[in-house]
Amino acid sequence: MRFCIALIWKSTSRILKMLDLDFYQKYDTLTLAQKLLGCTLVHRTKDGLTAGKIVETEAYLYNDPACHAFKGKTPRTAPMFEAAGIAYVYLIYGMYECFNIVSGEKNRGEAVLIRALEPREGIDLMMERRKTNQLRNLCSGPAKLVLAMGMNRSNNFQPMVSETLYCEEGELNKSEIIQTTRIGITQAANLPYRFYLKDNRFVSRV
DNA sequence: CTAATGATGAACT
DNA sequence: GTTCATCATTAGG
Repeated sequence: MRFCIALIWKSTSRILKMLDLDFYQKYDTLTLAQKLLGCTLVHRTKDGLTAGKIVETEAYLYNDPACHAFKGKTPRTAPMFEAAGIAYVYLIYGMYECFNIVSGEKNRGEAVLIRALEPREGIDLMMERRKTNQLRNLCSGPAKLVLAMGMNRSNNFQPMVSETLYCEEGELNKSEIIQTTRIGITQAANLPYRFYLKDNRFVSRV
């Protein structure tokens, strides 16, 4: 496994193992959805840095009716057809946004939805943004974590190797991964493309 | 359980 | 251009 070492500066400087583009591009989407579990998502805004361990993901594949890109490229789904490793953020139900990482072969239209994080850094800022002080309620859902992390549709197309948006290497025992069906979809509802960390309190549901 | 809330895309004229 | 069903959700009761 190859990682690039990036120097990231905050009030005190530190060295992080940032996942590079190769990480997002070398796995198929179902594998990447599992490899991302345990990694830490980091976002930096003018208000500060927030970070959380990825504990729940879903895979959306090109030949999968539940995938936004299933019927082909449209203005909304254009990011999904780029090379893997950029963000796809879209509006859902008129009021919430969801964050995906584009995956798979270029021009196929696949992505991994990030569904839940275990808060790690910037928890006060997350609480302020989410208007709650309940740790477990901060990032336990795709729209919740987007709010807590201070992300929005302006992050659409943003490479996951930016100064302000990236993932850090994680460590994970494969036996800790639970595989189930995805949440909130009607098409292809039987496909087992959801993954989460066993016994983790921060998943959106068990 | 259900309302809130609006963009998206497809199917029409 | 207009209409309309759909929607990878959440908070509140």
